[in-house]
Amino acid sequence: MTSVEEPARPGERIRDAARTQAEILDVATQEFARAGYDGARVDEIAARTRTTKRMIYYYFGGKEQLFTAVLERAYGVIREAEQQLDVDHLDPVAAIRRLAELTFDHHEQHPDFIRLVSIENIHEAQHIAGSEKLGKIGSPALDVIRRILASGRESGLFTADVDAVDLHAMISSFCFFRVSNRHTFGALFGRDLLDPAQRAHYRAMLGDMVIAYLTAERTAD
Amino acid sequence: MTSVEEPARPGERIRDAARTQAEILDVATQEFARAGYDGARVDEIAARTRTTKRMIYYYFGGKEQLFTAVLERAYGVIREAEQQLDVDHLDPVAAIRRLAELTFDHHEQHPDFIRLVSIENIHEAQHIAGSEKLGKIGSPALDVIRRILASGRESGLFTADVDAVDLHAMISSFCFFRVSNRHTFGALFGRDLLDPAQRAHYRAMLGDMVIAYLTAERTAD
DNA sequence: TAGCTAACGTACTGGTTCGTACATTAGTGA
DNA sequence: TCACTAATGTACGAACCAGTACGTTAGCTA
Repeated sequence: MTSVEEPARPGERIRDAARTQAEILDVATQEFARAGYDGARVDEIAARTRTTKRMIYYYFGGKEQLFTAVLERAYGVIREAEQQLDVDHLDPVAAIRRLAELTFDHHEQHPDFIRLVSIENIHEAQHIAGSEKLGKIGSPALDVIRRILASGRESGLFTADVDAVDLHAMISSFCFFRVSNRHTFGALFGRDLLDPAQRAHYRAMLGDMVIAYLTAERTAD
Repeated sequence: MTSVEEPARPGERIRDAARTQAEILDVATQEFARAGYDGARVDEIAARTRTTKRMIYYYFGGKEQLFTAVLERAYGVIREAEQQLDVDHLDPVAAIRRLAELTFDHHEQHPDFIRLVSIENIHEAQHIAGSEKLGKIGSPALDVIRRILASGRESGLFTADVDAVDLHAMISSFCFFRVSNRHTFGALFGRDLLDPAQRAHYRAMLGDMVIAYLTAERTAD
């Protein structure tokens, strides 16, 4: 998620609008993910940037719009990752398992994104609703799921009546919960869902669950 | 979750410590669930109570402790509901399905609780960690799952190596996600996971998924 | 019924925090 | 090279908000 790594080399030009904006977004992402929308401090974001608070308002207008911009970029990263999905060469069962594993990996690798989405849900997705970009972002993963499901149905491997959005919800719920509820789950049940030693176990469990669901004979709906 | 409904009948006695505390907890639950920890306003909680802000500090000490008290009571409600679980008379498959459905129903009926848990996760479960009550609350549901799994294993219906906590995580993740991520999911995919018309569909889907997982032949671990 | 204490109310404060008015400089195009 | 604008910095204000000092009263008990 980090877009700015270059140290400010002294001789270099000082004014760089694009870099300043990217740096603000980087720090804002961390700060909002850390503390939530209301817990985040604009002054804190500014302090951890090479620029000042004035620039945040200059480029983004305000805290609310900054949070929306953070969300837009975070969802953009997801969409890009999903566009890299390439499972069409696999048979349907392997393809679905692979897709589930990539979702699993991606959620694990982007805990800040998970936190931002949780925070946005607390605010009833009002920033997404107010964003032009996010309204029509779509989901490449959904198209992939549709293709796999269709081919799995054709070959008679999968149950016929499974919907792509539903399957996406099923996969996401497990991957999301594992990260989002890590702390309360760990405190209450004494088990760290992100324990590296358990990672392969949960990754296989997710795949097994999805495949079992898709290949089981269904009772009457 | 609401403990106080009686309108303040004018002739009645004015001082009632227990009622005042319960009323503060009721309103605080709503306010914290509405706006998150940092978004919640102590003044707002006081205003929507028949008492004043002074009483919040008198009884609870501060905003942080009030939130902890809210969490303690909310988890207490869950625990009580779980203690009512009675599925031992069912065969293992029906029992697991019933347990999943009851979890599904309970999550749907307590969106405020889901929001509080999401909020607590943003704060890395620090209030649970600091609470004597919540540390050792346990989970009656886990014992039920353990019993069902054991009997299902004995009769050869279930896969042998499934852990109770893992199964609880699987069921909870779907039920929790459906409520916690309703807004972002709806905004991005145009589907309301809480649409009453879809309720039976998702309820059955959860049961089918869990049963399929438990009764499928497992690939090598 | 006197007095004692738990329960409650009012009014305020000190620090915090979003946002902005005003000043300044870098870089660019004529 | 000169002026113009995008980009940046400083200092401040006004509102908000958690928490408290101080005062009051209800209801119980001796």
